[in-house]
Parts: sequence; structure tokens; C-alpha cells
Amino acid sequence: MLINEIAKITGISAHTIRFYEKSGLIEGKRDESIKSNNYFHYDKETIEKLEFISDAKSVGFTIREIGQLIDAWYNNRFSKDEKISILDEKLLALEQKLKEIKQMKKQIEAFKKDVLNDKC
Amino acid sequence: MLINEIAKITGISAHTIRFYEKSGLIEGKRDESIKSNNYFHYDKETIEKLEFISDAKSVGFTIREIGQLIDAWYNNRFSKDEKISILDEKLLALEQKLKEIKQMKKQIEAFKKDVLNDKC
DNA sequence: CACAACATTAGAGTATAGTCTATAGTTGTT
DNA sequence: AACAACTATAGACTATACTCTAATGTTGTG
Repeated sequence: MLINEIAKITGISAHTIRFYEKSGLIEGKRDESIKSNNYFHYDKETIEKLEFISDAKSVGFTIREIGQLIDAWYNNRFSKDEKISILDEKLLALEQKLKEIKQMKKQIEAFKKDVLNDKC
Repeated sequence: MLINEIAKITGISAHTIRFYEKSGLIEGKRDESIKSNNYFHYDKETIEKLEFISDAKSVGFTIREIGQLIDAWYNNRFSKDEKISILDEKLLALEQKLKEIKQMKKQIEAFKKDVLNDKC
């Protein structure tokens, strides 16, 4: 698949996909048998990764963190122990985020109560 | 209290506090009886707001969103109905974040399982 | 009174994460 | 062949949220 095709599938613009590629999150391959152009070809795994990137961005992970996660998942840049340590670290971060969000919900609910009772 | 005092109390730098003031999140008052300087004075409410800003940033709210929340809480820029509508909107956003984070946790736990079982 | 420590303002600089433009070449359709 | 549509690359531009610097004036301590 060429860039515009995965752009359409994932809903991520070709520009942004190129930005993610430059950032090392995904990697297209050039078809050595085609010598007239140097278009990048992307596979189904790239689509999976792009969908993961969208989700991971939503929960507040940075590009660098998402890169680590993708490496821990797909690549062999890290040893098994290193992979587990990265994943555990992110799980802990998510636990922390859950706590903070629940706390914030309580606080905003308290604001709301005050507003409803004309206390502010 | 002057700026460095609330900076110390809240752990937020004076620079950042001035940035929040320019952004409309907090507001210091000048002492009209002192004519030799135009230092800003901050009260306990400002400390509350700064602590709220820190928490709200942690959960991913932008400066603009935090401004809305502070207005809905402290100021009378909005009617009661508008306040409730802002607070409900933020509560919904937090619900959504909770869902996304739980989903991401599951996904990372699945990665971890795969790594532990040498499946990737 | 010297002088360190603190205050204000304007504006410059940084990091992150895109987003867009310009240039140049390639592919597919008529 | 003409031409629209697609691709790659470099680099400029934008928004957000700081962070720092410079210039200038004020306050408090020995």
C-alpha cells in the first residue's frame, strides 16, 4: 500500500504519517524491483501501529514514549527484560493517570454541587 | 503574598505563575496604598487555583479548558446554566479519558503477555 | 549607603507535535 | 502527448505551554 491508501484507512494525513516515519514510529519499505520511483510501501502492521499511535496519543503518551512501546512490542532492539520493564513503567503511568482523573472527576463534581446550590 | 512566596508554596516558578496570569487563569491585586512599587499581591484563593491548575494539567486539560473551569467555579462570567454545561462537558471528557486509559492498559497488558511468552 | 535579593515588562528562545508549501519527479487516463 | 493525481524531500510555519534574558526599578540587611 502507498501512503495515501493507509492515510485513508487510518484517517491520519500523509503528512503526519511521514512525520511519524521520520520520528521512527513506523517504517515503509521500498520495492527494490521498481527502479523508476522510490515510493514507500506500507503493510498491515503499519496500519496496526498507526492505530496504536492514535490511541496512545489520546491517553497522553508522547511520541518518544510511543516509540518505546512500539519497540517493546514489535522490534528486537530491547531484551525481554528491558521490554517488560518498559511495559511495566507505562502500566504504572496509566495507573497514576487513572487515579488523577478519578480525583479530578470528584473535584469537578464538587464544583457542580456548589454551582447547583448557588454556593459560588 | 508576593509572587516568590506563592511560587515556593505551590512549587510553580514565578515565571510560570506570570504566564498563567497573562493567560487569565489567576489574578493578583495591586495594593493601591503603596505607591512606590506596583508589585502584585496574591491570596489563598490563588494558591488553590494554582494547585487546581497543576492537577488539571496532569489530566490533560489545556490552559483554555482550565480557564473555563476556573471561570465556572470562581467567577461570574457565566450564568448558572452555562457553568453546569461547562462542568458537565469536562466530566464527560474525563469519562472518555478513563475509558481510553483502561483500554490502553488492557492492550499493554496483552503486549506484556506476548513478551513473557516469547510471542514477539 | 552599598548591594544583594526581589519585582515588573517586553520580548526572545525552546520543546513538542504537527501542518503546509515548494520543488521536482512519477504514474495513470484520455 | 497532455494532464491530473500521486509521491518524496527539505524546510518553513503554527499552536501550545512554557522558560529564560535583559532592562529597569524597589526593598531589606549589614
